[in-house]
Amino acid sequence: MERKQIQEQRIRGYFVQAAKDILRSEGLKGISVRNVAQNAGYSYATLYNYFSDIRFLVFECVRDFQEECDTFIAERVEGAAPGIERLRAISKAYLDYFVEYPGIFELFYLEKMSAYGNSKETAELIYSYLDKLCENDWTVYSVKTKISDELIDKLKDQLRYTLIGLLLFYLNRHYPGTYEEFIERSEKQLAYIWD
Amino acid sequence: MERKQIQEQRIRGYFVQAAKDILRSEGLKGISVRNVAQNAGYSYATLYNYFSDIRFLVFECVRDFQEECDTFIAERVEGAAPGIERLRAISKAYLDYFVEYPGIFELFYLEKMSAYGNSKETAELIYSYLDKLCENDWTVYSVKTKISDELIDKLKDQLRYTLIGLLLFYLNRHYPGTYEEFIERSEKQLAYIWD
DNA sequence: AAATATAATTAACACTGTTAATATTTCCAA
DNA sequence: TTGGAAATATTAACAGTGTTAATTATATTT
Repeated sequence: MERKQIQEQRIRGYFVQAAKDILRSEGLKGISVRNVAQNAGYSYATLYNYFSDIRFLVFECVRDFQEECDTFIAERVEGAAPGIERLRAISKAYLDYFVEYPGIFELFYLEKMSAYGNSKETAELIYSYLDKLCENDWTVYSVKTKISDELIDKLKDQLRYTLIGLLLFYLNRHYPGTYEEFIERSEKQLAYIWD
Repeated sequence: MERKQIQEQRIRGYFVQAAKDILRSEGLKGISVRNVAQNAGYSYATLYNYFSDIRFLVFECVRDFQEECDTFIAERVEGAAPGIERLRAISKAYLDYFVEYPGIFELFYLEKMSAYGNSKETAELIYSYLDKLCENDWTVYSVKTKISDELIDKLKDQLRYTLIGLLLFYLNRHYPGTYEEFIERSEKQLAYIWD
């Protein structure tokens, strides 16, 4: 790799890091070209030397945030038995992650994507993320219960929509109004899916 | 009612109508103070004589759009037998409405609410809207199947999250990529819920 | 008709994303 | 090492945004 490319990657990295920090702490409303560039240590127009537009930059953060979420979840499901027990724990941790970082939830699911770049690839990454998190445990569950692959696919989708629906109403519509009720509702709904 | 109030309501109505027209045709990206006011026939700053902010105005449109959606759905489910058959038809029509008006979907579920006004009330209106649409048919279904009220509540939530999840991914993440696949997926998921 | 109150509009401002023009830095050949 | 070309970073500029204050126009009251 040439020095030029090292430098380019380095500077892109400053911008990505700045964007991620803002997204984590303030969500998308904190994102502006000037704010990100200021935090990256460059003039705002420099951003366009490296990214097609501001939206492209924020969606570049998705992969990193998925890795962070992996870590977050791994710490919380440690010790859970593979299969149903671990699926429950992953689901709970997934909810916790987005409740803690609502700005990232917004990025993953709500914000319009850039007209540039690999939107299709990013969309698929986002769509299938939960499946990847739970991949092994679905397999264990499937083998144990002897449920058909077709039905497992449906359960996967039901889990996805349920978790995202719960988060969407809680984070975006403050419904239910309290965290306690949110947790209670999520537990009931998840119990319905498995049981 | 005094003449002054009649006039106030009339002018508010112009703004609401303008906002609704823009939302229907262009979605939230077409909404700006200047664009709405232009279409209402007033200067942009006049809007603040009647509404706390632009966001308050667009959320004032929710009730009207729910009534429009009622009409849209009623036309499409005519003739369906009360109960499961009608629940299926309502679900399908609900998806169709938002596919036709993605801007309204965004307003209902994605856009941040105003700091002013009855956000809580609007949130509840949005949350419970699907339940209202299906109220009679859930009752018929419950009586026919003898399913407990508790389980019916869970089914209601499952239906809500599934429909919104399907729409969210399709409209916001273009996943699946084709309308045909979207329909196929929705039919499979809905079949899973009822069957 | 004049004074007062109210409503509508214009001016202004701080902010936004993006692009063009300019300045600075880096690279390369002599 | 130096000078010129190329690349990169920055500043200037622009059109647009939401909101508020100042001004103007209209309606109401005396």
